[in-house]
Amino acid sequence: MVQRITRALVPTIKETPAEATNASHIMLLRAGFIRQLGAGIYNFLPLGLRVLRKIEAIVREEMNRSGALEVLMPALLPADYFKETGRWDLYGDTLFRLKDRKGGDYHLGPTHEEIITDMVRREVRSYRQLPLNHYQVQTKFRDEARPRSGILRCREFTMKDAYSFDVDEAAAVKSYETMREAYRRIFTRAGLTFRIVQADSGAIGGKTSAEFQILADSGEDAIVACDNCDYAANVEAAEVGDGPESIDPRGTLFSIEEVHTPGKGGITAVAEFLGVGASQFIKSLLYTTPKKELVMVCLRGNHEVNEVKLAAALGVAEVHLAAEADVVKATGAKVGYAGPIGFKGRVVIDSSATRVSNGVTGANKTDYHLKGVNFGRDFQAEKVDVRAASAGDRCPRCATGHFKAYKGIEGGHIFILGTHYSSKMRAVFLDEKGEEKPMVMGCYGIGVSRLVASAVEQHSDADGIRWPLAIAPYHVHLCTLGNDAAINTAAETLCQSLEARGIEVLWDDRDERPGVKFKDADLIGIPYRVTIGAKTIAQNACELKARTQRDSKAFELISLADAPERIAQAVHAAVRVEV
RNA sequence: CGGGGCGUAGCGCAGCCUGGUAGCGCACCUGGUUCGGGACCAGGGGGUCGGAGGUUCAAAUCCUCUCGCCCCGACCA
Repeated sequence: MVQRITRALVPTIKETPAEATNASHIMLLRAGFIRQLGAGIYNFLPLGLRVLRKIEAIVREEMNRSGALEVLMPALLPADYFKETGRWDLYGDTLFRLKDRKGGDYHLGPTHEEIITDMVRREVRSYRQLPLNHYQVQTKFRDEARPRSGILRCREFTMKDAYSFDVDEAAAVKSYETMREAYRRIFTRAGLTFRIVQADSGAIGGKTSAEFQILADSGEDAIVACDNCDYAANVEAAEVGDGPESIDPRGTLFSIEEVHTPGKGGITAVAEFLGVGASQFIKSLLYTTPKKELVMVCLRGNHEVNEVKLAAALGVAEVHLAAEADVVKATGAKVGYAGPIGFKGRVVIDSSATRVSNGVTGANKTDYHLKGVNFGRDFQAEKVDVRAASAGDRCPRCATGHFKAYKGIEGGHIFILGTHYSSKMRAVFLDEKGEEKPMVMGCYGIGVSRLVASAVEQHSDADGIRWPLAIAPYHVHLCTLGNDAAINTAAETLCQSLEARGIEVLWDDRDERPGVKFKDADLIGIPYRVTIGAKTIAQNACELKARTQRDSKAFELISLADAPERIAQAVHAAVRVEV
């Protein structure tokens, strides 16, 4: 299939659009793949759509291979189903809501757990009908508080969502593992560098979930990965191994001593004032829960709280740092002097802070701290794991590794949901013994349109995009230089031969100067560029150059007779990805 | 939702402070010269200055309201 560029809307632009700040957004706009229609709403132009379709094709192939079967659910949804599970209220402003002419409540689908659960519960009665795994590739709508970064975070986007239904937890784990493998193949085939990381399941869903994080400095998610074993996690969910200071046995325990620390509210200031390290501090932070309970959280002075882990440890949906007035009221001191000793209320302590010996804490008295404080002897608290993981922390899984920090774009997320939706919606079946049981569900998402941008984040240089062959809009970018009849004839013949070999060609047949064509070819980023000009036609030849090759002179001169076979060979070799 | 910024030709911007009938570069059209890494010369077309209201003899410019977009943060199963 050959596409002449003069017959397609491929509006490349030289200048960087003002609104774009990250690489993928800039490149996709400049190369004419997408155009913005509104905040978080984009047109996909011909080249952009071809990339999207290529990724969809890989997704479908691998989902089908895994045994999942495609369905299609509506984007326009009656509110009943979300009302049934409570998400009509829980989803809040992120849900695009609308009314029909009769005043009935509707919304645009942000995700489809309820809808597929309804589809399945209507039809499935017996364990003999399970397991099931169905997926769709569909447009999703979420009224994001702040859409940003081009098509990385949109209000309307393409998502592949799959849902599995199993008879029990063990079977659900199998489905989950199958999806994990399918995802690994999808991301690998799409040419993406990624890590599978342990993730937070959020308020809804079970305990098991993993994110497929595409590594990119522009990513919004912070992840840590062990430099020795394969443990990796979103920092929101990362467990933390004990650091060296935590395994030191306690030495002599001193008695508590109150010290005057006038005007020294922060850890850094007090540490300097007392001449001790921040890790000797047991810092105390006050958090409020949705039920307005005030909880004191103690951890080492050099550690930070992971609020997601804290909320999970406290068994609440979310936590917020307490307001200054509440701190003053609860501790009787200005902010900066809170401590567990004498505090009346719930106190939790991060396990690494329990082994601080002769630590420093606030005295719950303005301008005073306590020295020689020891957990267990001087105060009690519930032990929890709430500290935020960071680079350099010891890996919780292996004995020797340490964390390295990365940034990632969440390209996929797989969950074992358990019976959360099936219980609420009575999606039940009869097992072998005739007992009624809720189905055990899993759900699996891939941000298909987000992968388009993610690929550009990973594959571009100063000149433009460098598409992995498997998802490139075309395999070959043909540049004819000059409007000579012999050149055009040779180009047409070559195009036909390539087409016969299954090679997709974008032919830049514009009447433009060579420089313009080469610049645009680099910008658009098709993996192979073939050039036919006066110089090459004189030798009955053309040039073949890979986009990954920076040196503009680094091309291969091939006779026109050999060209189709040689080019096809290069393309077919590159498209084969080991998975 | 809090903070900041920006809306002037298709794109990137100047003009606004200090009101006087809108300009530059790129792109586009015509002719010519060019032609292997974003050419040059000459001529030309295109703008209700985001919208509404107000002040004024006069508003892109000053005032009020409003809509949109971007960035930081909060948020984002």
